[in-house]
Amino acid sequence: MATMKDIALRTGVSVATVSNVLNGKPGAASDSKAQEIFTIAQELHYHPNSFAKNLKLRRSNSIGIITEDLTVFNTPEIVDGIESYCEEHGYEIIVDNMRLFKRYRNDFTDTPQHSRYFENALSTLVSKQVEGIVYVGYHCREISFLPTFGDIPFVYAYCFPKGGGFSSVYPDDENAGYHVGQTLIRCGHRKIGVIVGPVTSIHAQSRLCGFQRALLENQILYNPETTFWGDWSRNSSYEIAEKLLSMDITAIFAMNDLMASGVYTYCLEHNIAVGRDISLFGYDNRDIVDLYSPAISSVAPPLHEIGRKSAELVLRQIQSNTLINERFLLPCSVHLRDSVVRI
Amino acid sequence: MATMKDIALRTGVSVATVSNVLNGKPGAASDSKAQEIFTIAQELHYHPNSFAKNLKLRRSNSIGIITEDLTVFNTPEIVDGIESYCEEHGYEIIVDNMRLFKRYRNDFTDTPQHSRYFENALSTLVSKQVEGIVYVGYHCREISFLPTFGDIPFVYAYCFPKGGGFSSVYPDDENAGYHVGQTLIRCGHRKIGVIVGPVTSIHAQSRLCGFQRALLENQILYNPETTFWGDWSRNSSYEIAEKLLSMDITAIFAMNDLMASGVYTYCLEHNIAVGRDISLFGYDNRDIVDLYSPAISSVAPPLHEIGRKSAELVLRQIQSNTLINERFLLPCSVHLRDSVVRI
DNA sequence: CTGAAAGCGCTAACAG
DNA sequence: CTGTTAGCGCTTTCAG
Repeated sequence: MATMKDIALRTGVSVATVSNVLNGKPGAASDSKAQEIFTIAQELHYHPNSFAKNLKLRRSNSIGIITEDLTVFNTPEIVDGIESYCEEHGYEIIVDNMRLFKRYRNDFTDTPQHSRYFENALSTLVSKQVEGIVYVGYHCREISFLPTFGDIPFVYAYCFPKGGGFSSVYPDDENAGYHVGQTLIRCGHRKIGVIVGPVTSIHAQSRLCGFQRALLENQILYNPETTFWGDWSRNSSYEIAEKLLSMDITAIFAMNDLMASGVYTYCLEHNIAVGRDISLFGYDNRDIVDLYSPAISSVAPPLHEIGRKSAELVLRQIQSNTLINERFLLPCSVHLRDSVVRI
Repeated sequence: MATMKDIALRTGVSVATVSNVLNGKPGAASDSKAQEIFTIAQELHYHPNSFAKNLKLRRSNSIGIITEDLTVFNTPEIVDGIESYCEEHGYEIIVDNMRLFKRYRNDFTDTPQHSRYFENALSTLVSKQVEGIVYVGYHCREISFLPTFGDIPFVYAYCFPKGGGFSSVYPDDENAGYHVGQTLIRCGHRKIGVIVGPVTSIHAQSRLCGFQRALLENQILYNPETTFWGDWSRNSSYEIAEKLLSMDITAIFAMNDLMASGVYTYCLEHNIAVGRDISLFGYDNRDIVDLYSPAISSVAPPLHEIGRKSAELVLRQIQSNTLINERFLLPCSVHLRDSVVRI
């Protein structure tokens, strides 16, 4: 690796001059000398040593991202959002992927045993002198992994911290549930079956809550009998579909696309036309919504925006040199497709 | 940020001793002194400054990853593979995501204009003193982004370099196509419709080639009339399905799952039972294969393994201090599901 | 067992 | 316009 010293030697100037020229300081050297320095730098494939530079400057111009698992569908999009915001603001990102899902599948309730991955990630990033950190969860839940020292901006994306001592950014599930309710009601539906997620899920609870609010506002009584608790899986909703479709309902709101697809499959197998005999809403707006015809209506969580907002929060804390502790609920977008009919 | 100097001051020893103790050098200090040093380090939330450390040691123990786009479905899994291998071998990874797909959608033929993202990524990583680099493409094609200096191990994952001057690792499409052919033939199929990708795709060409080989080996004549060139999209295959299904065939091999789903949709709408009236094979083994009932048979490219192999290649080059230039074709796995019937 | 000293590659005064 | 100097935080002889 060529260094400034090499360039200085070759051009007969001091490292200081090389540094000044390469960093574009005006009037650091005569035009011809400057030109020569650039040429030699090129020739030698000079690349500044970021370790030396950052050490000297005592700042990294970077923020860290701790992901629970990069291979879970929501995570790359959130990271992308963080990245796009940082790029616009001259910051770099350093990703530390804990690979929790890969290692433990869904079984990683935040036990001390698992938390060493968090501690490692945190140490690594702090050692790399990141000026702030975004923690990207793979689903909305309370995270007990907390930074062990309080002096670095820390933001939770798509999840929230236990105790609430830090900022967090996540989708506004309640309002999304409300909008799904409103949309279905506006299409004339009054008797709507619901396939919720597990009772333990705040996601699911919030969506249900918003959905009930929409019913109430329209003087429609919520019917617990047509509400079933699934486990996010296709299988669970397939079974529930059988029960629901024997009841007196005109629409089904399944709280993720996977469960919506389970309903869809049931309908296909029983000659029930989705988008005619029954209306269907999913959630997450994953690529699978387009795989059926008619396509499944769904709710898109603002993943990219969650990333951007988290980054904004971190950078704001860095720039203002104050810690912020707020929760941000970002609006989801409702995508109405032909799986829903007006009746 | 606390430094070793702070710890030295507080414990009344020199930085050298602190360094030795913290790095576990045997006999660097008396037990009691060492204990004290650890305690104070803890108290001060000491984290080694990686810039200083790496600068001094003149190595980073890390490899870089340049991704074309982290949000494209194959990429996180490949990155995960690289990461898992590196973790096992004490190396860190630094990801630089060019966000090409985000910026340009599919329109990023490697023009000079786009190549500045590559140059940037390369510079950034080299500045960060990575000891090797993996380039992760988002689909198999010839990449004209080449490192501008030849002294760093560079491996192309899920793509291959123009001119072939560097190692690459990608799925063995030809053999996968062959196995799909074999599998269908073994199930008694003789007249098999094919929905290829675009003629320009090496992916598609290789798969077709392997498929034809399987036919030949079984003395079955390949029928170009039942072969159609799609564009990877659902729409294209939906239209092709109409033509194919009016022909005398018993099975369809669509060269990605998306196109298989287009066929599936056509079948559903026309009361043709997949897995009974017609057999169906897809490719990629994405999560969508399970969304239909019966599920779509498909071919899984070895994404994780491609990542691991690429990492292995880079680390081997680093350790041996020699550049390797080989191509590795990794076997895909064929997943036979109920979309295929034995006839 | 402990410390002094040198230096990794770079930047930022400051002096000439 | 150009160079000298000091020092960022750390590791590593080498000497005591």
